[in-house]
Amino acid sequence: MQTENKKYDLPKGYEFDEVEKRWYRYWLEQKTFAAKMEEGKDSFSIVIPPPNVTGVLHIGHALNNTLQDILVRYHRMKGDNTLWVPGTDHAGIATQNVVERQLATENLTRHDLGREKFIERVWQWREEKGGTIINQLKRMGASCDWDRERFTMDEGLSRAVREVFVRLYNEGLIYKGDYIVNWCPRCHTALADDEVEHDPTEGKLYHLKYPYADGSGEVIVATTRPETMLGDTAVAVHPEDERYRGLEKIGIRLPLSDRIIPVVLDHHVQREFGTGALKVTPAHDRDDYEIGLRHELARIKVMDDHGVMNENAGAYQGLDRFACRKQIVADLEEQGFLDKIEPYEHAVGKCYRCGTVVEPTTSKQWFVSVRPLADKAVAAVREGRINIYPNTWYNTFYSWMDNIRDWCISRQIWWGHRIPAWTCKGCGKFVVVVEEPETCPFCGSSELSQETDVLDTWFSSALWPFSTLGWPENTKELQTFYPTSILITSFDILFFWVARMMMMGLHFMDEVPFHDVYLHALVRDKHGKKMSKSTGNVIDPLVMNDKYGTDAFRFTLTAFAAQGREIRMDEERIEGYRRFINKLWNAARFAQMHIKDADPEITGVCDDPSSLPLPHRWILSRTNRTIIEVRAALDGYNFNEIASGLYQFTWHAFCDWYVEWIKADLYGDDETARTNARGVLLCVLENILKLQHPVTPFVTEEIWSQLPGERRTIMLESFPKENPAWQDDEADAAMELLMAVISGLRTIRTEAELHPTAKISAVIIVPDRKKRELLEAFSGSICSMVRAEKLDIVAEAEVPDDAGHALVQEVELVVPLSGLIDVEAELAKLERKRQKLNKELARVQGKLGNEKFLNNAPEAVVDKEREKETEFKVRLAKNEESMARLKKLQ
RNA sequence: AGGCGCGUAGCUCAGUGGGAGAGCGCUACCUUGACAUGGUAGAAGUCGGCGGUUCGAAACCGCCCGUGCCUACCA
Repeated sequence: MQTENKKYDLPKGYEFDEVEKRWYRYWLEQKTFAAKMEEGKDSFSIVIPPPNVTGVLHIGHALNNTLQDILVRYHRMKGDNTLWVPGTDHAGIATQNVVERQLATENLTRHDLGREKFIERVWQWREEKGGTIINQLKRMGASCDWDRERFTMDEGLSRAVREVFVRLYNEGLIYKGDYIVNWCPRCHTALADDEVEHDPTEGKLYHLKYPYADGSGEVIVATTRPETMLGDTAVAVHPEDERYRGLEKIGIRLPLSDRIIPVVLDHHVQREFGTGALKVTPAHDRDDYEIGLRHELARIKVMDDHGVMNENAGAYQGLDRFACRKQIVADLEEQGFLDKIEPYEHAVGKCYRCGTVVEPTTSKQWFVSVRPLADKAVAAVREGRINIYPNTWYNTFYSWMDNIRDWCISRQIWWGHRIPAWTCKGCGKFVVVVEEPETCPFCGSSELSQETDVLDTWFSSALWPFSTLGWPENTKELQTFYPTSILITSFDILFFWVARMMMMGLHFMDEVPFHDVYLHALVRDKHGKKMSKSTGNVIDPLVMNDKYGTDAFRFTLTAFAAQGREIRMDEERIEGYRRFINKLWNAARFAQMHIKDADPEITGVCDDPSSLPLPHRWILSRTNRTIIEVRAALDGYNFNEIASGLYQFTWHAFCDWYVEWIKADLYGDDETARTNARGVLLCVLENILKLQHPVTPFVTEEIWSQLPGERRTIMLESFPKENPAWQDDEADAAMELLMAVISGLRTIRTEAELHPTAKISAVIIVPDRKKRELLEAFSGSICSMVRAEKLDIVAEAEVPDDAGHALVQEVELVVPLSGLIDVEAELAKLERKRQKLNKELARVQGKLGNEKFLNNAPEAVVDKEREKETEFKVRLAKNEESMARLKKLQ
């Protein structure tokens, strides 16, 4: 064993754990991820979708960042000025919640600390815990330029946020106004739509009688929230609803109130629902708000911020909204205005933090007028200045952008960018400036109070592509790397984030923020279910890294990343690719055994392969094709094709055929043959490593470093380029024949149930002279690969009855097997083949007998069908001969 | 309710107009000097169903069935 081990410098199995740690440390120390800004080079840049600073790496991050890392490593090797900007998002509400929960364990609330102290506390939390996800990204092998790590709340980005806010305000694109928002009466904040959870809830539908103003009749309206009737300012019906024709001229007398409210005609009303009449409460319902705008209706708020009825509720003032509901229903019933109450299951919006029923209500909020900004974004996409991959998302994008509403950017929390607007107590005007003013520029008063709201987290992330590069300064980074090349993100934030980056980038940089958008799929479990902690089907990327190695996991993610909408992650696949990594490792181990020293004579072997023996020319030709394929897949973001191209080539072409084929040369005595084999072996392996480095950085780097010669990191090697000198169609065809012959003979062996080591003799009947010469030239290789002790290659021969027989590419393979043939089984198989061939022949002949086919199909297709017809006929004839021979043995 | 997907080998998935593919699993044989995390060979599919377009459909169109997601959850 001692001497055995000396032959190899590499361990038998790939030990990823130690390798990954060692190389990542090395890369960081050598700053190999640092962006260069050299004159005259192409630029490639990506800004990371900043994960929440509270985040923990999940499989979506793993996918997202693996794809980015692949492109970044690829372009870096191509020699581009390459930058990948990392960073995290301050994630307003999420982070505030985390710290509030921490405070809760000390029996404190943020109000106990006060705003300033609380924010200090958040920063402290960020210092201690905020680096978690960054370290996890490093574990994935991400080659971000870590010295450029940014945080959406850091000094530079905060400056950019204020600058943008002030400019938009001065341009009239930011305003403060009333708006209907999702209000949480407990948290006292407006909630974004995605912060509201909708649960199906058992409720009641109240049918109320609303009398006509002239007493001539009544209309019945239905509601789940009767207390809002106090704020009703209209009843709406469909304009074409015959039942209510003319009612708009009469009006309604609102029960429990003396108010006369109008009847408005609006297409929004569904005639089929209930009675087709809708009470309109513009201050407390989103749709009613819209109707109110259309018909210029008054908005009467009947509740305060706590969900308690206010002065507009008259006698009900001071009641909680739910208590008020009971009272109102009782009063309506008593006064005869209640028609009926039905049980009703409907979805009720609840605060995602505390579960309190959300109250739609109007409140003063800050808004961005997005229409002009959105138009620019849509134009950029329509004109192809931004491309979206996969292209199925264009329609969704356009329909979202067409229906876009003004963007509510204020949030009633403490953690975030505080709105840079001050109200002057002297003159009452707004002062909106980048730096805190000492006096009011309008009246000189020094009594200024800043807005207490902070900005929506998405506001700062919308600026990410240029704020991280130093904007508003015109930095070299901005000049070199903006617009960024591609944004890779999950499709669920196309609207929240991607579209807003387009708007902001186009507005402030007058240029798109990125040329391409790649929206990757959502990772689900293998049954298509969303991964969630409660379901228990979560695949933790860090666990996968530990279990199978980061490279295997990355390769799996890449192989799954077709341009679709969902990925069903199956852990077994990761195991499969772990074996692939190990296969590569062992191929390298084999190569290394034979190429211990970098003797100069092997290094130039591949420069001009035209005089090399066939197998070398073939593998170099295949290498060239793989380079072309992998590059095309990289350039077209077809990540799964990168993986499958590498897998097929490395395992099935390189390991299965080439390495096996050249063993005779490597173990033989012919010095020239050895040198050629060693040279090509090393050259192809080097190309594999470089091609695969972007996907599996660790194992490729480790093998690379173990290869002979002085080697710098593989990251500094140039990515393989198409090499026309390697392309060799003749070699491809010749090897295909050889491989088909070998496989055919092996099949005969197996089917005769010969022992794998048993020697055979074989006859190959080749009418074609060129093919015959080729086979003769490689008869030695054929013999060793099929374990034949005798091989006759002839132009024609009688096939003995008692022989295994096959036909490949017009070459007959004959293996005499006296007494070893299972005649019945063989006949049955031939019969199955015959039927299949007959079926295919019939189909082909059907086509060729069809005038329309001959007239309409392209010539090449017709020719191909003719070739098939001939081929099938020959094979059928041979099939019949075989059967005839076998029948003699019966 | 609308919108968007998906349905291809036992499983997980590629494949967008011209002879059904991969990985895993399965079967048989094999410790041959890179690797048993391996090798060789093999079995296995009415490409969800029904219609249509086409000379030709797994692919394009329509309907149906099954399944998943996203909006709005509508008084």
